[in-house]
Amino acid sequence: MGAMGRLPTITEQQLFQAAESLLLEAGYAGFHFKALAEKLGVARSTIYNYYPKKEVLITAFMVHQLNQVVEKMDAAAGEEEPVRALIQLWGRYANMHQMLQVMPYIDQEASEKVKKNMQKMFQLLQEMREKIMDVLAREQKAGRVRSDIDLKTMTGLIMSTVQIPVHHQSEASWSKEVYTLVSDAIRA
Amino acid sequence: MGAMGRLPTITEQQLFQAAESLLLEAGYAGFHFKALAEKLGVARSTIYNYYPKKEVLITAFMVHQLNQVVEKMDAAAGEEEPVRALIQLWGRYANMHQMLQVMPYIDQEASEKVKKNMQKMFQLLQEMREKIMDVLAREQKAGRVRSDIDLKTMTGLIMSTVQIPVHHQSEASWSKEVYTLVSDAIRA
Amino acid sequence: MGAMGRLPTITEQQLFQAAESLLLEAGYAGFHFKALAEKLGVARSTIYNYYPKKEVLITAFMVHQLNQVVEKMDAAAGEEEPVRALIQLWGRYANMHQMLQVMPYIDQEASEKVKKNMQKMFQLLQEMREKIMDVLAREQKAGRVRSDIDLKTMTGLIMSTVQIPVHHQSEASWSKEVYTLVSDAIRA
Amino acid sequence: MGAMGRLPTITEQQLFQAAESLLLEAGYAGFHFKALAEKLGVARSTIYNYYPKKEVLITAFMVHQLNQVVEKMDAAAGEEEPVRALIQLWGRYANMHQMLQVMPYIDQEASEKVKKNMQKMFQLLQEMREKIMDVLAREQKAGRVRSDIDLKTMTGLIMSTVQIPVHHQSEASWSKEVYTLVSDAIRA
DNA sequence: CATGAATGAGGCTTCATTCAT
DNA sequence: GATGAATGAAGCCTCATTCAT
Repeated sequence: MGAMGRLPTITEQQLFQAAESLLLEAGYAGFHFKALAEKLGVARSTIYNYYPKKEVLITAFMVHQLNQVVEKMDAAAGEEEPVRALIQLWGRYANMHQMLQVMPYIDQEASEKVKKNMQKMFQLLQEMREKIMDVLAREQKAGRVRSDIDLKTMTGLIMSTVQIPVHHQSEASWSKEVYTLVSDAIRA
Repeated sequence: MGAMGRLPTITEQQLFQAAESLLLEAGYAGFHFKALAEKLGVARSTIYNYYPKKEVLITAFMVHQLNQVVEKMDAAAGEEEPVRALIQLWGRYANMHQMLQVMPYIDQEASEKVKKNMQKMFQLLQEMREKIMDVLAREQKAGRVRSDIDLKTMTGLIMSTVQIPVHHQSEASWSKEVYTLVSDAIRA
Repeated sequence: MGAMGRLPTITEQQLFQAAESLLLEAGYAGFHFKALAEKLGVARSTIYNYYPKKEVLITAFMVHQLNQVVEKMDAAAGEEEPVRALIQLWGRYANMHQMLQVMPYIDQEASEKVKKNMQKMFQLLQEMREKIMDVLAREQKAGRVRSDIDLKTMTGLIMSTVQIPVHHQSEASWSKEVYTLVSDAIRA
Repeated sequence: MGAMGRLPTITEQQLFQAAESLLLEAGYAGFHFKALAEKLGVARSTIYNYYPKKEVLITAFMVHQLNQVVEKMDAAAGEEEPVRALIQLWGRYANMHQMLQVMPYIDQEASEKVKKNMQKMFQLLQEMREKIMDVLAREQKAGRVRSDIDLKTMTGLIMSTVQIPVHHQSEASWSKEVYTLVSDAIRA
């Protein structure tokens, strides 16, 4: 009654994909291995063969996501109009920010590995922030960005725009409008 | 016409205050009546005499908070420089936004009361959004706010600034700088 | 907001009446002082001024009920056709039997008083049984009741008829038909 | 195609058996998974792997029991002296009736499954009643059962005899005596 | 490895009962 | 006495995690 062989080896790909959609659907509180296993079509205990602890899985997944974004930021920072490129990037990763919200709820003490992953995450976030700040500093030096406001505040503004809801318009027009606003805000 | 039963040991004030700090410390996942009771120095079951369900308490508390903010927004909207006043308000209620993040995790089906509270919250949030939009529209008509950008996007920008971290500076300088940026962004 | 004086002194009458209806509605499992207090329109704690324990109240009430029935049985036993009279009595006290069902669930150890009440109940039930048996014995001696069957079994039959549902007919026709059956069953 | 996970330590048989004895000992009010688990020598939570709610287990068990009885009734109804056979059946399932007493205390709203099980139970009880009525009707047509009494009342009498206590005698003599009484009651 | 079963820890709730006014 | 508030004990239930196959 039901499948009985055990072919369905799962890949990290599938795991992370399932984790993402579950995290977005249910948030941290609703993120259970039970639901995850169902999404993947495997037994709950199978997941333990890959990740020994819920927190390890979640944080590993987040590190993975952040890594991806940071990589793309490097490309964006090198473009002609880096601020525009960054905001476009934000439009594409709107979910990510939502996911990061769960960070404060994760029990760091769950295991060594968790602690390491969390540190890595903070480091990556810091890196993101710095990349933005670097871009702004560069643009400031070139006279294209104002100097009367703390760089940190402007960085905060840019990072916060990720929160502006996308859904009343297309992603493209969202980033176009938001960029217009931001560039006027920070222009020298 | 005097008191007749035992005198209450905790006030709703205290309850809401404890709820707020717990919610901020621990997030929704870590919000237990157990922890709350400890914070208040009463038995867990005592809280059930006031609120029959965790969700009811949390949502009631949030409605309370939102109500307060909405009230203050009315005053802010009537001031000389309403946008500045609004952003100052944001600075003072930075926590609130963080609290609202937990909304998606609340089980609406927990009870009728919860559903009602949630509806009230959505309504209040909508009201907030509209108050901002009204201010912007008024300023636009007076020629002080640009017309080439969707009002909704600008509203989104203002609401999102609540996310810009306050803690690397004083609240006053935070709101001053943020206001400078925002006003340059939306100026006609 | 709500009555505030404390006039509503309650009588044992009212208490027992409320207890009966609650017991029938909700059974022992659903018999809570909370519900009882609501029925009576007093505070929960008020009941404790009369009965110090749930079990004491329930058992006291049952003793009261049983006493009433036993009294009426004496009258019935003295009538022309005592078996018919008894069965008519049964029809009128159909509820009582339902109430007795809860006896096994009562925690005898709850208090001394409870133990005493329970003993009294058993004694009264025994008395009932004996009264029926006496009647049957008397009738047997008079040649109106068969002697090939153990008196206890016939007594059991009569006591069990209380279970035959009344609601598909009137109480009067119920007792008439049941009496016909019983009298044919036990006739000499 | 062999077993793959751990082998179950308890069978449904054992579960139902334990449930029965607990239900009889403690009644509905005293029926806890805690006590049940102790009886079975497993952890409380283990039972939740089989039945997600107390009410589901109890009702599932009762359906099971009723099914068994109904099946046996078919055999009994086909015998030479069906009424005698039925009453013998009663003797063997004396407990069942006691168990059915708890029905009114079950919270139907506990879950969909509970509701379904309850409906099934009512249906089975109805079926039982009808099988008896059919037998009586058949016997009536054959002139062996009286026609001056409503079939329903006689059916009620037979069903109620289950209440006559067995313990002052052997089961065999119980059913013999009871049958004598009943057959005389209903004889044409 | 994959699985299904078992478990323990921890949070949720509901009363009976006690307190203080 | 009557009350409303506070409490503790007890049962419910849900996972994350571990075990045995």
